[in-house]
Amino acid sequence: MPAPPPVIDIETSPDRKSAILAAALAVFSEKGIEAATIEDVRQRSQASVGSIYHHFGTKEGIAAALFAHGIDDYWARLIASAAGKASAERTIHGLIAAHIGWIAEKPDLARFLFSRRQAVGQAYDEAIRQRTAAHFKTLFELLKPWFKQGVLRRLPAGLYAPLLMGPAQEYSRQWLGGRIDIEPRVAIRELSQAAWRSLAVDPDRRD
Amino acid sequence: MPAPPPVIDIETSPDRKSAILAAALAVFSEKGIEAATIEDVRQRSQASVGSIYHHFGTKEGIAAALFAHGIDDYWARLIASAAGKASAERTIHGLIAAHIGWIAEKPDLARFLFSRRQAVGQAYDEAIRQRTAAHFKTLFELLKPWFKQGVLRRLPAGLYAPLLMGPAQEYSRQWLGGRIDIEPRVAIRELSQAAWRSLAVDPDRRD
Amino acid sequence: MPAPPPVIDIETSPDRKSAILAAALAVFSEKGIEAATIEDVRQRSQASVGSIYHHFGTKEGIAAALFAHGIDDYWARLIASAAGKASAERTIHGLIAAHIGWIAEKPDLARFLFSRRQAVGQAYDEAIRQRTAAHFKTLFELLKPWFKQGVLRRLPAGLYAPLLMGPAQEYSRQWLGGRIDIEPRVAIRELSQAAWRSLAVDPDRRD
Amino acid sequence: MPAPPPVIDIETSPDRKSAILAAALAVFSEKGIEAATIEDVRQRSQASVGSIYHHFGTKEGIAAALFAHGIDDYWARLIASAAGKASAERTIHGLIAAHIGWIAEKPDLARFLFSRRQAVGQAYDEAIRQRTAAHFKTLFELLKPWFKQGVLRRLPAGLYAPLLMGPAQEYSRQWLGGRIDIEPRVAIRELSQAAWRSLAVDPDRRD
DNA sequence: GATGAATGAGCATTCATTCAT
DNA sequence: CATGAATGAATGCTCATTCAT
Repeated sequence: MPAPPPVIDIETSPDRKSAILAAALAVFSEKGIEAATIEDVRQRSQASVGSIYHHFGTKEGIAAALFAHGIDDYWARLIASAAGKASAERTIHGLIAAHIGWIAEKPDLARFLFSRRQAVGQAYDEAIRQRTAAHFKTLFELLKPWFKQGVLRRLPAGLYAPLLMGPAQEYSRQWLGGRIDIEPRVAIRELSQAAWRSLAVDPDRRD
Repeated sequence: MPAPPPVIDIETSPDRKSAILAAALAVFSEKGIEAATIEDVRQRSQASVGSIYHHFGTKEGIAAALFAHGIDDYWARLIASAAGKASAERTIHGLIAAHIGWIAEKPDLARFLFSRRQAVGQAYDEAIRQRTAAHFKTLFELLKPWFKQGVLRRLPAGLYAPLLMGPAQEYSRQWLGGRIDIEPRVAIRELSQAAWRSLAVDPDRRD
Repeated sequence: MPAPPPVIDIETSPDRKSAILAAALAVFSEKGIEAATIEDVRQRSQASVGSIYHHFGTKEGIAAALFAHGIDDYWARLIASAAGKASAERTIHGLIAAHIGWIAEKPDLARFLFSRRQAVGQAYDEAIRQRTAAHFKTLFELLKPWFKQGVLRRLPAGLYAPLLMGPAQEYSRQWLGGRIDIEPRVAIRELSQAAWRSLAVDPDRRD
Repeated sequence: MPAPPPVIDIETSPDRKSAILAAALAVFSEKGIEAATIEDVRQRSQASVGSIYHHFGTKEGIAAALFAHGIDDYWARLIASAAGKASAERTIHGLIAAHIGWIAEKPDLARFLFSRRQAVGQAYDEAIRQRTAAHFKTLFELLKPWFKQGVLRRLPAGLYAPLLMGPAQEYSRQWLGGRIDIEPRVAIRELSQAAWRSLAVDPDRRD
């Protein structure tokens, strides 16, 4: 007769830490970091205050952990979708689709990530900026060939991000705030076409 | 014998109220609405707590006053710059220029306006949304002729704002946060060209 | 007909601030600064937390205010009792009497003053040390003539305080802690005689 | 065949307990008992929280153990130095020398011992008092002969401790706090002479 | 004996807001 | 209108202690 399967305490074991993170994400997304209280997180996560502080040290610490995870997750998606495309147009389309798709899939994380950074604490700010810069550079490398081939326009470097992602970003903010009713699927189509038109040297040539 | 001219208390009167608003704007812009305290405003404005409450009732009240003023000021500029242009391209250029120009001129107000609305209080939120919508509609009327003439592309209505202003908005956020070093003048040129390309039916035709 | 005497609001007016100080003194003396809570002070003083913080800023701030007052009060008494005595012996007697007398009269303040300074906060520490040093110097000036006349022994400067006040201090600590039952009056007599014997060049010569 | 020698885990065993005590002493001496945290002790001792509690039960328990050890060590030194001296003067000198010498040798323990007892917990207080009283009585027995012989003055019993040890105690407090720069060696000489003068019936007679 | 995650009561402090003068 | 003392609910965080492994 086989031993009974070990009783798994689904309440506590499988990661207090991530339960806290999940709860914090929900709460932060709902009310904003500053307005969210540790008590909110505690109730939602079923953890004790002490436990929360044991793992994260500060409210800011929770936010920072969430931020790091969110940034990496978001950029991994962006970069994956841009890599290995056969044409510049498809690459651009992939980026817009990845951005909007990611936001639609993980609205809480998106809301948290794209709201205020001020509240995460300036200490973490620099780290975040560097992380973002590194990710952006990786992405930029993927686009480089198309610049060299004269398919994409040359612009002051700092303007690529606004041009490429600005519309999608603006759409996303409105969509996350419930202030727009256009479906992600539609937005992706239109916005990536527009991005292509504004970035391509010759938008009508498709190779 | 004529009544003596009213004694004007140059110290307090000439504008306690606007002194408070100015102080609040500075503080809100620096630390965000939530993190800013009435005490901060008091120190900067040289007014007393009581006086602040006399004029604005609540912290939210100050923010709301500032918001209303900011929105109207911003949109007035946008609409003025869009009105009476001879061509669609110039209209679009005017809008981008107005947006970026305004932000460069009033960075504090811009920072305040374009950060979180969450914190102003949901009560005011609806009012703000309606105000914005009304302004936007006015602007849209100005563009209508170009749509009818087939100069500008037809898109789902909700996407015009992201397409038109998204890049400028994204640029502005970065510029306000000191995360980009491209000059407003340059940004205006490039971004308005890009906006034109993405919105015009035939970007190369200029009339 | 004389104006009616102003109504004195004995509850609030006559000095919230000193009510708080008095309460804090009692509480600090009873449980020590660290163990005492703001809540204790609040209950005893009938003030609100906010009011306490409005006046003192920090728990440490209350302790510092109390400390400054205590030190000055104590030293004023010491110096007054040492001034203008006709002989060295009487001067010394006056000092011991003043020390023990003060402690017997204001045991709470004494307990507070002579317990731990660590807890007042290192920021204030230096200020306290300087204040004490200044007072001590004043006192020392009063004793100078007797040194010059060869009535009092010459010793390394730092040892006068221990020799003069050490026994009284030790007695006081025990008395304040309820660990000794000898009356202040008796202690003063014996300890000042002993101090005289240990400091006088010729204890039997009285002039 | 003899049992193999027990494996001694030189890392942990040989004295977790005393490592904890040593760490606690350092920490208590530095910040005071109340301000010191178990976490401080844990870091310094390289032990785990659980281990600390396993050995001492409570924070108070650590303090009590340290206290008991300190008191016994201190008094053993005092009594050893007072025993078997040939004259009253030498006995008194021995006591002062022992007190100051001990403090100079074990400043941490001294700081801990002579600071606040309040914080050790009233439960232990009585025990400590009794222990001290017993030690003091032992010491007193050693001095008795000199009282009977009329070499030392008769005083109210409670005043012997202040007179004998008060100056040394005061000196010690200042020395431990870094507030005096006179060397222990010098202090011993001067303070024991003074003690002799204040306690001897005829200070000039030396036998 | 050792470990460290978990607990939760307790605390100092902040801050929007009120109100008597 | 102005002033600033007073209020007290709310919050982030600490820390001694417990306990399953």
